[in-house]
Amino acid sequence: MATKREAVLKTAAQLFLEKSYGRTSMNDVADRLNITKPALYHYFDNKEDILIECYRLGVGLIEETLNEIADHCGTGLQKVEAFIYSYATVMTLNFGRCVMRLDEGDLTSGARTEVRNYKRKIDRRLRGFIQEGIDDGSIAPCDTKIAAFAIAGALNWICMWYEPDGALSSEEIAAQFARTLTQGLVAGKRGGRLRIVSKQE
Amino acid sequence: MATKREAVLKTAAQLFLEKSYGRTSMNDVADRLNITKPALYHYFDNKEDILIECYRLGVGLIEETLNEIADHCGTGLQKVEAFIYSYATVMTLNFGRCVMRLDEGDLTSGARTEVRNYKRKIDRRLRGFIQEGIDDGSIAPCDTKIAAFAIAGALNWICMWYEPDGALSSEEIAAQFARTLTQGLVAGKRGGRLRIVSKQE
DNA sequence: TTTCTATCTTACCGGTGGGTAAGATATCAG
DNA sequence: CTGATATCTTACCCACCGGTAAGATAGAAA
Repeated sequence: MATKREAVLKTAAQLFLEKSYGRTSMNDVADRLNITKPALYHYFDNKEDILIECYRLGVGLIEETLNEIADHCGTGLQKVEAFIYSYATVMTLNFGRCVMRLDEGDLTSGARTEVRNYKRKIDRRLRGFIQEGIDDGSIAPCDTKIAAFAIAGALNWICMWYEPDGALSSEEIAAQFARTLTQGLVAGKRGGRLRIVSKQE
Repeated sequence: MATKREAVLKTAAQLFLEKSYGRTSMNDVADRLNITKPALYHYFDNKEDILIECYRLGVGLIEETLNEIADHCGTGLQKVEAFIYSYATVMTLNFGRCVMRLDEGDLTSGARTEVRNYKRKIDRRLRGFIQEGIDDGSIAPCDTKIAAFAIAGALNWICMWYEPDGALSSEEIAAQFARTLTQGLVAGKRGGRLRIVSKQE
C-alpha cells in the first residue's frame, strides 16, 4: 500500500524536523504511527533510506519551482524576485524544509554527494539570474557569489524558524523577502550605490 | 591549568563544527588531543558542559560586538549596517559559528532556554535598529520582524558555508553583506519603493 | 483445504558511546 | 618521609539504538 509508505515518510519528516534525524529513533517513528519498529523495515531498507526519500521529495518541490521561473521571461532582477518568492514558499513546506535543515552529515557518501550536487545546482541557477540582471542593467554590479550566498542564506534560514501554525503566513514571508532582498532596507536612494544617505536624526 | 581546558574547548568546537555535536564522541575529542577519554572529565563534568561553554564563548563574542554598536551614534540604517558588518565577522570565528550552527536540541532544558533567550535578545536588538531607521527616515517602512529575519538569516547562514581557509575573506563577506542587505540588488531606484525598474534588456 | 504472500509482532543481537571505578604517577606542602 | 592534590590511565558498566530472526495472522489463489 503506497499510502502507508507515504505516511511513514510524512511522520518521519515531521520528527526529523522536530528532533533532528540523529535524535529520532526508529522506535519514535513507529510509535507515532502506532506500529512496531520492524514493521518499518517492510517499507524501507534502513533508516537512511527514509532520510534520502525526504530529501528527494523536497528536492522535487524545489525543482518544480525553478523550472517555472526559467520559462517566465523578464529582467534578471525579476527572475531573482520570482526565485525568492517561490523558494521562500517551498521553505515553509515540511519536505522543502528537510532539504536545507537536515544535516548532510547524516548521509553516507553516495547520497551526500547527490544532495550536494543538487544544492550546487540551485546556487548556480541563482547566480545565473543575478548575472543576467547585472548584464541587462536591472541589478547593480556586485560579486554574484557573495550576493547569492546572502539571498540563499536568508531563504534557507526560514526553515530554521518557520512554524506552520505560527503568526506569519508563508505569503507574507515570501512577499516581504522578495521586496527586502531586492530593494534593500534603504529609504531613498539617488544614484550612488555605496553612498549612505546621511540623514542624521 | 587553564590553558589545557581552553585547548579542550577549542578542539571540541572544531570537531562539533566538522561533524556535529551528536556525531562527535568524547573519544574523538580525546584522540585529537592525544589523551584518553576520562582525562576530559577532569576539566568538564560531562559532554554537555563542553557544549555549553562553546555557546557561552560564542555569545561573548557577539555581545562585545553589539555593545560597540549601541555606542556609535548614527542613523538606524548606519547601525544596521554596522551590525551586519560586525556580526558577519563573528560568524567566521569558530566559537561564533557554534552559537548559530550547533543544534539547540542537544542542550537540556536549562541551557537551552539560556541560549534561546540570548538569541531573542539579539533579534530584539536588530529589530530595534531597524525601527530606529524607520523612525528617522533612513529605512523604508516595512515589517521589522520579517526584515530582521531576512537579515539575520543571511548572516546566520554564513556559519553553514564559511571555511576559514576558503577563497572568501571575512572582510569581503562582511563588506558586501552590509552593502547588499541594506541597498538591495536593484540598480537604479528613484523614489518609489516597490517599483521595479523595467529596463528590459 | 492448502499454500503463498503481505503485514506485523515479540524477542533478541551487537556495536557504540557516555560515564565511572580504581589505581598509577607526579608534584608539592610540611 | 608523609600525606594531599592534580592529572591521567586501563578496564569496565550500562543504556540505547539500528537491525534481524522467527514466527503469528490474515487474505487471495487454486
